[in-house]
Amino acid sequence: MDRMALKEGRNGVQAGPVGVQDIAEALGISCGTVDRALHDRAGVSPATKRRVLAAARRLGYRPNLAARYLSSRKHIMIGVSLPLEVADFFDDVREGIVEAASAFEPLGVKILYRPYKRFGEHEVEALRDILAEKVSAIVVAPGYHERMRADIDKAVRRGIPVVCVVTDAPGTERLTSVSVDRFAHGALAGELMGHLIGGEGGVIIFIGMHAVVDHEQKLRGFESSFKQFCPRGRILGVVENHDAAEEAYGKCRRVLAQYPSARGIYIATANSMPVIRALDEMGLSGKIKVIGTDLFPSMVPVIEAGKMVATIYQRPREQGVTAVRAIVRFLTEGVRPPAQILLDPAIVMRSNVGLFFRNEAGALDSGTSAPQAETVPR
Amino acid sequence: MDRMALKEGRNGVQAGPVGVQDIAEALGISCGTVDRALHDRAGVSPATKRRVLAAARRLGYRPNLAARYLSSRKHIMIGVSLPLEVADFFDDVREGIVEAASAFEPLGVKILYRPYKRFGEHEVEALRDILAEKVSAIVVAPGYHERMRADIDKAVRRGIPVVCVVTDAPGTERLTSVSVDRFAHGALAGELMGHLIGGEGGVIIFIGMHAVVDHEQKLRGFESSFKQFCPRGRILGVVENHDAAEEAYGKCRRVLAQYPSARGIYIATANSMPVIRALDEMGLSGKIKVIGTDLFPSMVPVIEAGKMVATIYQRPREQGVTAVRAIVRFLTEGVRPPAQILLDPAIVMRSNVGLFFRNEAGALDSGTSAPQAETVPR
DNA sequence: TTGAAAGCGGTACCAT
DNA sequence: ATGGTACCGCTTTCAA
Repeated sequence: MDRMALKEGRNGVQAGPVGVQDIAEALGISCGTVDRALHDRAGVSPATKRRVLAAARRLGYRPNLAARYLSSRKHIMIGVSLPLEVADFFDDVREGIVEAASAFEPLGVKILYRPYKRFGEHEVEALRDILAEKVSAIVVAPGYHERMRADIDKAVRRGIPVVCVVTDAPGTERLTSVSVDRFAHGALAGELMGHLIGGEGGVIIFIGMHAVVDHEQKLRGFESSFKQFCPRGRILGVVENHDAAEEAYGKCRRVLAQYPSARGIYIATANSMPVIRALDEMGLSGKIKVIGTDLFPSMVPVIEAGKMVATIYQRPREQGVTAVRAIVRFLTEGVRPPAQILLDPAIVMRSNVGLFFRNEAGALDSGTSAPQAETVPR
Repeated sequence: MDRMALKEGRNGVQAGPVGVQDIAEALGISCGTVDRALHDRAGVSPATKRRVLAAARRLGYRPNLAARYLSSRKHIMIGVSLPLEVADFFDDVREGIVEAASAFEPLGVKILYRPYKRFGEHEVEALRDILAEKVSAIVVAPGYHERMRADIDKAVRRGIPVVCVVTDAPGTERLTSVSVDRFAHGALAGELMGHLIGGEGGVIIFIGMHAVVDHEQKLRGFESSFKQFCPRGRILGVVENHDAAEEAYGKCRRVLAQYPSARGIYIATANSMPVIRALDEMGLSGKIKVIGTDLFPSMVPVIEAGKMVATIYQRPREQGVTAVRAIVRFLTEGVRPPAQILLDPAIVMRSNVGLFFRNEAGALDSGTSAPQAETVPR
């Protein structure tokens, strides 16, 4: 029994997976030609190419990715450019990236890591460094995205897909962006806050700056749900702390002196410790309900002590994982991800903060060889 | 320049990835022998085997997974046995399993699905069905685990790893179990409840039954944190509804009549709608704070209407995904997962319920398109 | 423009 | 117990 006979069922519908050989035999041509036609390589007549593509579709051709990798020996190198600050956050993003990449090791996925100092410092240079290497795709957290726009688009035009994580570069040709739904982030905070202060009272909001679209989105989310869940509540003030510790501390003291009746604080930026310190010193810890953003080691005792009721976690690790998966899927299977991928923010409180911290350690994918945590990240 | 010369750096340390060929050449034997030694196959002298293993370790042998798959043509068939009820929940588990498996398609991972009616009905038979087929691993949600213990252990002794999802089969040889941390589940509910009722008041808890260890764990979690966050609060009663709708409804009405002062209800089982109905009819919706478990379509409007303040979601989809990943990693790389994998429960409220429902639909992995052979961008 | 054939790294089988 | 080799499906090179 020959191969085609094996492949074909009663009425010509193939049973097993269909490969280039099958297409070649069906058309009476060689597999080399089929390969060229399938991949837009030079040296195929338009007519042949059409026939091959039609046959591929008709027979349901599915490339064997293992064979492809084994044969071509082309590694999928993913260039990664993230800021070194805030380290606690971006280290987790990177961990997620590395973890996801290691799962695709059999497909030859590798990571080229080119970090930069912080948002706005050397981020364009880092991206250019990556472009100078031979990478198949890029993951980048663009701080000042207007400055990076040109280079992002240049990469894409060269056929190198770019995925933004944490922040986006709107208006560019990036393949997609992965981030947390920031409206939901703010809305969750507003909803929780409404419950916490029990329907009435004033709250103060700390953001980085109005100009940052992320913070503005969180703000809108907070306002919209706080209004619903706390009909007699009021937003007393929105304080910009520009992510500077001393500024946050000073402004916090000042604004609390100004509004002694405040019952809640929502910190929409990662910069929450100075606010906690100010509250501590003013003897307001635990009295004013604080909702923060993200999760750093220094925040754990604060949450455990009840000085911060909850924090909305942006799941950096999952952002990294998701970005890599989207890239690999696009590169190997041609599946375009949605234009924007929004993860759901997680609510962390005293009862589950331990889970998240254990999770950060490495979990499932460290497996047996490395020190193993008992839990696994989302 | 020969192969070894290429592989070896200045001082004999190999540069590229080391394969069986390299080990064979280093030892002056054939790759067939190396293969046998590495995989505990018959027909290798103990001495040779030791030499091979030592060389493999010394040279840093890393099997090429793509080549292995391509060569052996062994598909990894994962048998899956889940109850059909409660469908909304287990369908999501299955979706996660299928999704994760499809990501490993290039490694030949396939799913054999053998559902059973419900916990306790035909679950042993379904497992035996799977064992009768040639599967490489099994995912099972054991309802009455004592009855399944023997078959689970039999599978494991045959070299077929078994992973439990949602529920566990303690005391068996299963590779690992994937579930949500139920103590954290209850503790989160207790913490939230404490905040919701503002430090004092009585609450009622609905569970399936005390005998189910899951519910007991949630109960303990709730008690421990509720005490802390609501020092003057009291647990008025713990009601077993045996996951029967009418029983839950009737008992709810009765217990509320008994405790008209109740300010909160924690439903630790998936069976929450009857309680909501009872509250509605008694005109207590929105007055009594309700925290539920898991997320079903019928609950969405209830949450949006504020009749249920929050629900603790056990993320069925992620449980499925995690189980498959653990299996594939174990099978292909020999990495043993931790003995127990605990996911963190998610808090779902009005502000993020929409996100979870969108996510359930497919999000990232639905992508833009159907299988498209000719667009594959390399 | 197309065909034929040699690998890629392991596995499995046959011969020794 | 060991060596030799064909083959998995795809890519790539060389010839035609």
